[in-house]
Amino acid sequence: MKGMNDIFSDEILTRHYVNSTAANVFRRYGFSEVQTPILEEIDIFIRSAGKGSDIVTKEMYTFNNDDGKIICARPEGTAGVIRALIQNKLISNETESKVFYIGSMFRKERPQRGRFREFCQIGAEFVGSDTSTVDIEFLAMIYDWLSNLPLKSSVKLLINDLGEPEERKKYLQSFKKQFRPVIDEFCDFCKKRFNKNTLRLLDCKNITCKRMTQFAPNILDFLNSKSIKRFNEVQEGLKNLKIPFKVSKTLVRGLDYYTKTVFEFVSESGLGSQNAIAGGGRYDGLSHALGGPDVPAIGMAAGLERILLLLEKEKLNLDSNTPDLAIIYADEPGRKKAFELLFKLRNRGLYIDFEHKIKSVKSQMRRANRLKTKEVLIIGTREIENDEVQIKSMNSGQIRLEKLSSI
RNA sequence: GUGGAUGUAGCUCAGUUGGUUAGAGCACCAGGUUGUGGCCCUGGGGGUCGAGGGUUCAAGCCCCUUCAUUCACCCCA
Repeated sequence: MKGMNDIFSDEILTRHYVNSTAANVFRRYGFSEVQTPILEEIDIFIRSAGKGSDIVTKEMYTFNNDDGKIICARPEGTAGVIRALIQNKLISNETESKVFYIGSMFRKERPQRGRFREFCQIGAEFVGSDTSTVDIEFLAMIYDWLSNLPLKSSVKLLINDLGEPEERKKYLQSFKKQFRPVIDEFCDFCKKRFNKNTLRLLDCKNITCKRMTQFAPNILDFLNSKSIKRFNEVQEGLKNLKIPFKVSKTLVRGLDYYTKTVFEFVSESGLGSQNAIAGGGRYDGLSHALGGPDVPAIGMAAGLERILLLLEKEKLNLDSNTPDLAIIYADEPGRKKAFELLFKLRNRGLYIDFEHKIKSVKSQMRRANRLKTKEVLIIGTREIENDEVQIKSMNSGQIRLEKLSSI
């Protein structure tokens, strides 16, 4: 299927590696893993990502359920996780919930580099507090994780503050007021999204649009003193931890639920235009919007395949599964005995390889070499009669003898 | 949804202005004396040239259609 991939051994190893790196780091910060269904009622995404968002309007795989409800394959992780926390009564103002998840998401888009219809997100959610230290620790955690990966191409952290809903509303009004009279000068895309996805004009790649929006009002000017103080605290905290970052006033996120701190970790090379490897932000209103208690939260999601693309160039030296021993037969009696030995030795927990087709010793040796087998055991009539088998190290070529009866 | 590129062996690709049995490298298989890998040598298998139609005496090459992949826009992880 378009944009959906079959994944085999080598890539699986790398995926496990990246996933476990994330899990290990997240656990050190007190996060525990959560798994939620791939299918959800469409409603939670309409209420979270936003009715007008591209994800909801044209990118979801939807189905009619028997009970008349519309369900869909989750296009992102946060909404489902928050829904699960609410339903299981794990969210309250008194406690905090820290969870991470790893799993497939689905969006019906045209595939391109770093973008697939089924893709894996590694995400984390910190629910229950909105002090600035939460944001700092959360960003530090992601930075910690990414730093643990051998990503040569530098990954940069961009942050911005979208303010509280009222502040954002005022900002939007001012923005629209300024550009509505001259909207005809923008590109066609910008004209279209001016009303429903206004802030997107800020990161349009069109040169004319860019020239126009450089005179746009700054969101930071619309924050009240409390919000500004908070944003400054976050920046100070990052500086103290020596985490490099850049404030990007054009950083706007595509999902409606974000408030206050938003961020993106972008790669400067190796990925085409899909250069965000992790993104997220604070979503203080989401729990309430989904019918739960009004509790603030911050979350992030990283694109596993995008990280994999960056890792492609690196030599990872992951332990691949190579046989401890191959049992090689020299003739028919040897083959019978070899097949017996196969199970005996496997029961000791070893990975044993065996050629089922009738092949020459030379051919079996070649196979052992190809599979990077550590040792081979050679058995034929001679060995059975003398009660002595050859065990050859494929690395050194040395052969030692062992009693067949003692194996 | 829009635009561009590409589809020839398992993989990476050649294939001259349309002209006989479509090639290479790697991989794979078998040999190189008697039951022993890697290097080397020799030989071998494997392709309805993405699919369907058309032009032509003749199509891998030209035209149309379609599918797939890919890159970019859009959007986002």
